[in-house]
Amino acid sequence: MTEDNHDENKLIAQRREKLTAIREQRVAFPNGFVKEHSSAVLTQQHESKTKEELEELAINATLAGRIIRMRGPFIVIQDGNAQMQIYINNKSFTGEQAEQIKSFDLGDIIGVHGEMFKTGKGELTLRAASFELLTKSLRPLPDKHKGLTDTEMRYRQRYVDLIVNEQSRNIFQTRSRIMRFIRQYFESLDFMEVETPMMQVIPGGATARPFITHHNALDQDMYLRVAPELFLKRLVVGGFDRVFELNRNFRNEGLSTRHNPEFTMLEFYQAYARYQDLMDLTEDLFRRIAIEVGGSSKLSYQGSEYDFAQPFARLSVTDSIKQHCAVEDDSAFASKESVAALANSLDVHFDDSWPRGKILMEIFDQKVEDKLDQPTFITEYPIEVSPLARRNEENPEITDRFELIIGGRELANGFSELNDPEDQAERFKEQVAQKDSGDSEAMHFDHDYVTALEYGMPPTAGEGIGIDRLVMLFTDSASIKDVLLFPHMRPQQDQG
RNA sequence: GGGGCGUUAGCUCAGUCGGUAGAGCAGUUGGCUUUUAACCAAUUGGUCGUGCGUUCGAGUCGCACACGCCCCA
Repeated sequence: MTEDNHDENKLIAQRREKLTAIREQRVAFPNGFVKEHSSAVLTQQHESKTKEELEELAINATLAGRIIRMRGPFIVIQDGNAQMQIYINNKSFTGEQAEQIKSFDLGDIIGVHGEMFKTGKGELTLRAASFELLTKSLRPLPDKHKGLTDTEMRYRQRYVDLIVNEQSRNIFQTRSRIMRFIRQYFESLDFMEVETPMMQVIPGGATARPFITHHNALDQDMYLRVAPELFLKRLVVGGFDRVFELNRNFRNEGLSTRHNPEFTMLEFYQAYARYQDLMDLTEDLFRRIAIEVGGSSKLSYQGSEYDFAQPFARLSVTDSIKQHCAVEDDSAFASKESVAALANSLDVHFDDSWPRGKILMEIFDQKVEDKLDQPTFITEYPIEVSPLARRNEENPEITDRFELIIGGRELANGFSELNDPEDQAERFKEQVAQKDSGDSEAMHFDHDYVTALEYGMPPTAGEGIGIDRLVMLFTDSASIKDVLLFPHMRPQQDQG
C-alpha cells in the first residue's frame, strides 16, 4: 500500500487528477482507434512535395503516437522511429475539446485525423481535424533535449530509455536485423534451426559454472544450460547434418562490460566439414553482417577500424605468445615445467594443480588476448582445455580448434568435433578429475552423450558465436548492457 | 575480491572556505497562435542515496552500508 506512492510527486499527482477528470467524462483508455498511416511513410511520400502541391492534393491521414514536443499550437508525435508534427490549435476547437488540448502532457499518446500541409517554414505537418487521447501518461518524461543519460536508469527503465533515446532504439533495431540476417544466412546454407533443452540434468558443452534450479514434481535438481553443444551434436548423430540454435545460455559468473549471466549464443554444426571450413564461413558471415548493418565491409569500433573484406589473421596459440611476450623459441612450451616458468616470468598467476595446457591458456588470456585488435583466428588450442574438440592428427597435445578474437575479445569458438567415443569418454574422465580437485567449471561425465557417439557421429565441425559481443561490435557499444534490452541489475534498495 | 569516481527538484546539472538549496528543461497560471531546443510574464517543486559520527552548525568533513560506472585481479 505505502509502496504505491513511494515515488509519487506533484507532477504525477497533477496527471492523476487529469486522468480522474477524463474517467468522469469518457472511457479513459479507449482501444478502438484505427491507425491508418505512419509518420515514416507519410514523410517519405510527401516530404518532397511543395506547399502548393500538398494543398491541391488534400491528402488525409490518420496517425497515432506519443507526444514528445509541444510548441504552442504544434505538437510533435513520435510514431515508431519517426516523428510527425501536428497542428492542433486549441483556438480552432471549442468546449471540452479545447480543454483537452490544453491538458495534453508530454508522453500522452494521441490519435489524430486531418490533412497534410506544409507550414510557412516548410515542415510537413498534419492539421488536426479531429483527435482523441488514447493513453494518458502519468509520469513525466526525461529532459526533452538531453534525454535520459543516467546509465543506471537507462538499464532499469529501458522503456523510458527507448522512448527518449533514438540511439538506444537504433541499437536494438540493429540487433534484430543481425538476428534475422543470421537466420537467413544459415537457412540459405541448408542449416536447420532447432531448439534443445535449456534445463538440463547434466550441464555440458562448456567449462563454466551453471545455475542450479529444482524441479518439484520430479524432485530433481536441474541446471540451466551453459551451452547447447552436446544436444546439437546428438542431432548430428541423428542425421540432421546441418543444425543451428540461436538462443540463451546461462553461466553463473560475475558481471562485467562483456559478461551477463544470461547471454545469447549462436551454435551451429556442419557434418563433413572441418574447422578450417568454419573459419572461412565465419569470415564470410562477419563480412556480410557488416554490409547488412552498415552498408560496408568496414566498421569502426571504440576508435579501432576494421575491414572485414580482408582475410582474418590465423595464428597458433604458441605463435601468438611468441609474438606478444618476447618468447624466442618453442622450447618454452615443451613441458608443464617450462610453461610454468614462462608464466612466472610473465607474472601470470596459476595453480600448480593445473595441467600444462591450462597454464598456457592463462598466459594467452592475460598477456595476449586483449592485444589482438584486428580480427585473428587463434588455433592449436591445448587438448586439456578443449575436452570436446578433435585431437590433431600430427600433434596429440593440441586440438583442431580456433577462437576468433576481435578488439581483444573472444567472439567465436569452433572446432572439428571429437567423434571418437572412447577418446571422449577419457576426456570426460579428466574433466571429472578436475571437478573433484575443486574446479567448479569442469564438466560432468555425460554417459548418454558418449552412447550417442558410439552410434557414430560423422566427421563434423561446430562453432559458437557470442551474439551479444557481436552486436556490441556492430553497434559500437562499449558495454554488453547497451545491447541487452533488460540487462541484469542488482535490485534497488527499498526505502521503508 | 581490490582500487578510483559518482548518487542534489520529474530530467540534465551547478553548489566556493562547513553558515537557512540554485539554474535550464518539464510542470502550473495567463498571454501569443504557421512554431522549430517556439516565444513573453508570473509561479510551484528538495528526507541533498541510507545510517552513524565530528561540529554551535554538514549537500560540503570522517566512517559504514546500498546502488551504478570505470580500472585491476
